[in-house]
Amino acid sequence: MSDTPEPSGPQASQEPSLDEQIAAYQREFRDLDPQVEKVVSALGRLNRRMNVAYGRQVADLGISNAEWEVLKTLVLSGAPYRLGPGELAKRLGLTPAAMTHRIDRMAGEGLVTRDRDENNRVRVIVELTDEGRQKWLEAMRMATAFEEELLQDLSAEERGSLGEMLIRLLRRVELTQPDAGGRLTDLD
Amino acid sequence: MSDTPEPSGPQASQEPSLDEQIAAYQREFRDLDPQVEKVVSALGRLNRRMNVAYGRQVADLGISNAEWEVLKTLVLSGAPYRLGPGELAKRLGLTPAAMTHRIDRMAGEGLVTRDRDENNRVRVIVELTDEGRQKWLEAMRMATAFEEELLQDLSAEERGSLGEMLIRLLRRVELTQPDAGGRLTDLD
DNA sequence: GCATCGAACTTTAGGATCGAAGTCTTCAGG
DNA sequence: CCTGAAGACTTCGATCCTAAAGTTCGATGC
Repeated sequence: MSDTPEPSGPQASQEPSLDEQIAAYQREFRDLDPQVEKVVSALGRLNRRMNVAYGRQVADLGISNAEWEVLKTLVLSGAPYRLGPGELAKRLGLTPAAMTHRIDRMAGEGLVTRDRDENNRVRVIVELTDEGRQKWLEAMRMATAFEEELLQDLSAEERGSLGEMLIRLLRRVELTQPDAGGRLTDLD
Repeated sequence: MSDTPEPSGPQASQEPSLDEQIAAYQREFRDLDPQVEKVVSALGRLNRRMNVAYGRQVADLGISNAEWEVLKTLVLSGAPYRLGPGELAKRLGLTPAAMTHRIDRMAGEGLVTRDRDENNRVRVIVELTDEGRQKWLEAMRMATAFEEELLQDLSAEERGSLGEMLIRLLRRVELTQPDAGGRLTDLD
């Protein structure tokens, strides 16, 4: 008795640091470029953390991250803030079925309205309500404050070059991944 | 008939370009720093695209992105590639309940085994099988090839400075967002 | 006009996740 | 020993998403 006191068991503890993680990968996979891996892993982690942060903030407004996405998309479409479910689904990377339900909820909460198009009754028009627009505005204020805080350690020059490099990566990924109607699912 | 031929309806078409998107936000929200927004939006989009790309690649191996996450976590833990469901859940940002089901599936597919700990029968040990390790290796090969391709337009110097800046952002977000046991849900 | 085709949404069935409520095991006392 | 408390999963019920099968309306051809 008392000869398995502890730490050989499956209990480690926390997410490893980025450097630890990269070192571990290198042990398991010889030809790994640590510089590349550093960029990629940092990107993934940063995004996860940011999404958690956004989610917390909009939750204080009583909306979910998913609902905020819809509000953003409608506002981006410009006044009068109207889009069809199909178009919304395409931009958000959801199936039309999921869009139907999400709009149901949001209409129930008064964030959007859902009406048949007068001129083409097979179409539906989703329109932002004033309340929805207000929520978007509040969320936007919180988001920009957070983003400003996030970037506080970077000079204007650094911000510029960071943005420029990210856009170059984005262009490259769009080139090599033609996005065949792509689902935007899952996270890293 | 034929007086509502078309394009005033809610049908626009595709995701706007980054610059269009930022311009639209500025119209709707005056005090927006375009430079900050550019960095943040590019980050979000880049990540979405990358996750779609990863998902496609591992799908060719017959596994889901979710399963690949588990494989990665087990490999990262080092030989003998064992972790408990609770620890896995914590590292992956899932609830223990979701972990139970995910392990079920993966055990059924032969990617992992699930056994009771001999020394402490309340614990469960999830261990990577050879097949699971093989899958991880193949996924890793595809992933690194993709990542190398993604970064091909950046010089070694640029890669370094990009990684360094991202890590600075990561540190900042970890400071301001203490990650209270955080769910890592949702995407942007 | 009327039947067919296609477009745009909705409904249905199944999978995955979360939060909360068990269940089983171990450990500390009495 | 037996009881109570805590830990580690698992089960349960509700939610949200996907894929596939409807529905409904509009456009075309005859």
